[in-house]
Amino acid sequence: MTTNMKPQTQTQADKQMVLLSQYYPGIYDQLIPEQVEVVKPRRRRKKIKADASGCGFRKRKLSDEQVSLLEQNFGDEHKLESERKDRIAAELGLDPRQVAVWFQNRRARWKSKKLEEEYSKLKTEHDSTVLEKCRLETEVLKLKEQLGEAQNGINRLVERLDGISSTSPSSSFSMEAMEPTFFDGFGMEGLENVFFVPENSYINGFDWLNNI
DNA sequence: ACCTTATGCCTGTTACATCA
DNA sequence: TTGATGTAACAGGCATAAGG
Repeated sequence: MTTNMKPQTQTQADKQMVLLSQYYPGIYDQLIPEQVEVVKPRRRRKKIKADASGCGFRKRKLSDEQVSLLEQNFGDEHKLESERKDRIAAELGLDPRQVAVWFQNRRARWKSKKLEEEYSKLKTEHDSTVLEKCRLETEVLKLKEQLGEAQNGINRLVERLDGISSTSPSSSFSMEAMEPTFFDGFGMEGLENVFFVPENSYINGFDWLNNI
């Protein structure tokens, strides 16, 4: 529907133009089409420049007082019912259409700002999550390193115990046999109960470490 | 049920005002 | 003077309700 204008839209546009021409005589008059065009490309507004007398300079900026009251009403409710629109328009000496346009633009600005804030919030959350992920990855690497050292220590002990057991058949080895402070040397205090390894599989019990 | 009309909202655009 | 920015006004599309 880019080339055919709806009849009702045309009528509305004309009505608006007539209305505006009443509010700003000499400015919009020239824009009122003499005949209704059925087929039209997207209309471009004509540039309106001030002439020597200053006429043709359309009033655009709303006063601070008008904006203040509009903001106050917008704060109460973003939507605008017909009655409220008329009331505000009468109160501010504006055309209801102007009030409707102001609310539309204000909603658009509000939405845009809200999206910006949401983006900012999500970005902050994302950044801190990435930071936390890096921290955790570093911690995992450190723990892997510590576990590797622990495994080496155990292997050395096992080798020593194997040497002893070959001369003394009755001796055996189990995790319980370790001193409670065994892990302390590897900075793994409190992990004794975390890593359960069956007694009879202690030699290959750390294979799972490779899968971390 | 379907079509027309009116109305309101949304998104994107245009043009003017203002300021650095 | 000029480019950037803010904003009033607009265009066109869509949704919905009311009436014929």
